[in-house]
Amino acid sequence: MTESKRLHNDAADLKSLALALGLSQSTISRALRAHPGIPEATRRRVVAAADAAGYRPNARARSLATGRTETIGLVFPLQRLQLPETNFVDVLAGISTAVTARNYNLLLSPFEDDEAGVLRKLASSKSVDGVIITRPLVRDPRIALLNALRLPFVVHGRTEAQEPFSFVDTDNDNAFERLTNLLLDYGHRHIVVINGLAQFRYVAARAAAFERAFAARGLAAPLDAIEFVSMTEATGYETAMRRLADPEPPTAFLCGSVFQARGVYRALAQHGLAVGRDISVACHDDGVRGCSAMDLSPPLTATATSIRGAGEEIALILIDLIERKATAPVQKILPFELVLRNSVGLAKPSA
Amino acid sequence: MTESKRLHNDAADLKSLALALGLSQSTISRALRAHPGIPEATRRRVVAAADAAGYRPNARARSLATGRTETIGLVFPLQRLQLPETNFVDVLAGISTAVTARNYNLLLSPFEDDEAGVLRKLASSKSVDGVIITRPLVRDPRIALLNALRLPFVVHGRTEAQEPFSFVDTDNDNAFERLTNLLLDYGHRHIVVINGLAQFRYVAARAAAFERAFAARGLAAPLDAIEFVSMTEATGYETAMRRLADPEPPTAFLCGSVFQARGVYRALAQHGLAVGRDISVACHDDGVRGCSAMDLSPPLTATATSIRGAGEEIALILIDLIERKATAPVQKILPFELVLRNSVGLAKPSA
DNA sequence: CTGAAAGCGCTAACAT
DNA sequence: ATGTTAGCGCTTTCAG
Repeated sequence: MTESKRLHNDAADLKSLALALGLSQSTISRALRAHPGIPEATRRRVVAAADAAGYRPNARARSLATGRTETIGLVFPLQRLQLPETNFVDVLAGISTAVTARNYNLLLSPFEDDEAGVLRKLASSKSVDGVIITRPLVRDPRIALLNALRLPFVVHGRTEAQEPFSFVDTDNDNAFERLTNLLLDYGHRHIVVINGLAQFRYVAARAAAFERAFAARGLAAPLDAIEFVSMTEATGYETAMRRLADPEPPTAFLCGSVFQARGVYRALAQHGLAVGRDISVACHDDGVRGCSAMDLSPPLTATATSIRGAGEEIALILIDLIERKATAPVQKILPFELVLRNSVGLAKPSA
Repeated sequence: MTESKRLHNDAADLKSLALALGLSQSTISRALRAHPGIPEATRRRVVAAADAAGYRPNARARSLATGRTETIGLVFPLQRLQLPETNFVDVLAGISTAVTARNYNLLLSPFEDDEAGVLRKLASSKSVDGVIITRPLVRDPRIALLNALRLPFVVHGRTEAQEPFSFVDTDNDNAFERLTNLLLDYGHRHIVVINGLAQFRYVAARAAAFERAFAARGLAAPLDAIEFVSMTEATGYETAMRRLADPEPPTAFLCGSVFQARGVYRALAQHGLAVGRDISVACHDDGVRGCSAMDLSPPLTATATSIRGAGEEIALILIDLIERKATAPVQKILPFELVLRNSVGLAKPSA
């Protein structure tokens, strides 16, 4: 009977529990949330009855009363789920882990073009306690919007904003400086950087880091060193093929992602060039599932970070912000590790 | 002022609108939802005021009143987001597309081990109007549970259940029969099937289809023809290596997924066997992003379906069920297309 | 320690 | 055509 009642989902609400136990709704409510001032005995009695009835608070009613939903939103372009080469799923995996651990819900909010509209809607319909946004532009209008909406948020990545905001980002700047220095140490001067699309902040940061490394040695980075292209195997391949046809081809490639590096490897193979001996390749590796720098042959020297870990951090910080465990904006830059493998060798003397 | 009010999210609720317009809350509410009986003139006036104020109904309050959330849940093992080789993301992409089109929300509900608990919670906390579950077992207890909970649901995949339920599935049975027939037509008799794990219905169905194809010609499928292993490149490789070491190795491999087929290709390359000439390979291709039968070399003969399309269908059906546009359970089996490429050739006469 | 009552913001009968 | 009223199921003062 109890079982069938639970399964049939029949109004296991506070009112019926109160009736059955001869207590008031508020006592039940307090007992269930272990409020101070409820004697252990009644608390136990109430919890037992609630369990037996399969009671769970109605999330909507509770959140109407409390003003919180215990749900965070992830706002992203629908397209990011459709591309074969994306690190989005890894971020999502991290977020899911954190959300599960903290007992929050995750609302997926894909958009086709009107992201601001989605954000406004999430804020005013009060469906979430906070949101995660990704891939910030160099100057990103979403920051101001979200601050104005007073909706807690965390950005995956940094941006140049006047106002304060929380973010988690990989240490792209230093990673690229480190990679550039490595190549410089090996005697490379004619390096081609296969970077991402210029509108993103991290891409600009990487470009700057590259030039900084040269400047620090009193060198000037070669003109046209940096290619601003998308992060796919295909573009990596095409770009490498194009630059290998230069009158004076580079002695090293520095890639923004393992996807691009794969394409570069393919181009080099096609030119009969041995990676590490004839030409060097290094890249940044976000730890995307199934696309590791380690698995290329030869294994690829890379700065390694965990994009999934980043996703986890992002969600944890957002939840802290929501619960006011964090009060000021949290800005976290995740470390990387330089992993030396066999894809980098001494620069051959140029012809 | 209006703008700042909107941005600051200040109580743009029905009450304040009613006050400002000198109308009652219910009139505003009706006008906004274009109820019959509201004159066009007032409707326009109300809508204009609401727009100006940036009003959106509070989703929680609305759903508490209506009993619906316009949200569907996707319940899945957290792990499925972590594996490199998974078709889950493609299903998710399809679901996201449908949900966006129908103006629903998508609640992601990963679980670590207690799926039934998550389902119970979603049902009794009333956070979603319905759920999608995936990867049914041969006999799956979730069906009975969800029916008892009276929570609308759609399964991705079929199962043997007494009671009615809605599902969307690929036509695995006929796809595998077709593939088997193709190999038989080419004279293959000693075929090894690299199937999935036996607990899943579709795996059992594929095994049955394979044997049916043999039986239809008065042949008996070879003993030990079917390998029940996981769907990864690594297992494809290992299984192929093992079977190639048989005293009498197979003349063809039939794989359950492109992932496995990739592994098989690698094993064959290692044995110096030319696919299509020395040995044949065919597989089923779900249209997973970045893992297409078309992109292997030689391109792989396969039965092709769109797993993303399946995701889309699933969500659309669930929403129809919720909105009672569909009343009886909907059971949809998606077609496949046999795509002939160059990985299948005539069987070599056995030694 | 416990209960009564108000209220979260909306919808939907039920008036008028 | 519009307003009044009563919930939806919970939390939270405020009394006792």
